[in-house]
Amino acid sequence: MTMTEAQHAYVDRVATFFTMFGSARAWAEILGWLMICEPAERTQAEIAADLGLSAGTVSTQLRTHVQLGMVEQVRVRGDRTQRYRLRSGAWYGVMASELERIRALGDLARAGDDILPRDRPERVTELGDLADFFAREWPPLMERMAAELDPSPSETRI
Amino acid sequence: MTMTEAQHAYVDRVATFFTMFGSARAWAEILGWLMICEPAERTQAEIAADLGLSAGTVSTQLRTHVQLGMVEQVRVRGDRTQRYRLRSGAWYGVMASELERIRALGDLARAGDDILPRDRPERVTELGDLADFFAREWPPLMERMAAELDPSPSETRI
DNA sequence: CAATGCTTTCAGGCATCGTTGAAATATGAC
DNA sequence: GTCATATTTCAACGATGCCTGAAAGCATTG
Repeated sequence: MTMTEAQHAYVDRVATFFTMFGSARAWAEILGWLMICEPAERTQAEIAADLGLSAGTVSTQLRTHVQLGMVEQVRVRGDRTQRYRLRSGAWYGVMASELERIRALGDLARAGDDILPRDRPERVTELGDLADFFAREWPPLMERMAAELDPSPSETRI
Repeated sequence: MTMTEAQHAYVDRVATFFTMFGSARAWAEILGWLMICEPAERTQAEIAADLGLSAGTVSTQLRTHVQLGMVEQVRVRGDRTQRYRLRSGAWYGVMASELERIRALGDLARAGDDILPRDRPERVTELGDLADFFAREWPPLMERMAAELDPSPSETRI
């Protein structure tokens, strides 16, 4: 499958967006392409050819996508080559994993308990209270989100 | 004011944390130090001396803190020198500004409407639905947060 | 088991960004 | 107005990280 002009433009838009937040260009292009390519499953070699990236770059950046849980390896029936695709619920997973970062922020705030400044201690405690608040609110929020977005997050078949 | 061992350890912990997410070391150290220094208001020269950073670095990184809304310039009564301090509600502001990023994600998803893949279009639409969900949930969440964390986010005086 | 194609690894080149030190500018004190 | 001090700007150095191209490693096919 060869890329249309509109598809190229979209990949570029996604790539530009995530690059602004510090992602590697190739990482972001692969993400954008895996969002819209057809079929959804692709080999590394195809991705490299489609986007004009070297095989090494695709290998490296695709691995980080897999580690982050955005992309999964699949085997297409009849074909034994390794293929990759955007995970169903990929975006959902990103939001769900926010809870870990919230907790880490709470730990960071509590680590300052020993040296709380007398002058405006809320500089530290505010962060802790904030983390506690989100740690409480996040799980029910995620449940509402799951209920609303996809009543049955079923496994996609090929 | 000279830094104690414990204070130094805390600044380092904060700096290590934010550096992991790609922040510049000096940026993160300044943030950590402004969280716990006493008094809370400090000049650039003091920060540079306290942390062992060059004046230029402090100037640059402090500006980004100000632009991000984490730090504000203040004038202490009696003293005419420029001082900086962590803004009251700084952490709150970070969370509140998330709404903009959520909206940007929604725009990104909608930009893909023209080229929705027939095969598994949810790769794109899921992101849009997610953004819509958060765009709806975020404002009331922020209100609850404001109510719970600080009933009166009054301006801090010197 | 040979051949082919795909993937991984890695050294080197390139670009970007953070930091410094010094010079220029601005600000406040006298 | 002049001096002293604080801040900003900027060129240059250094470090970090991305990307490539090539070589090595796997795996599937005939």
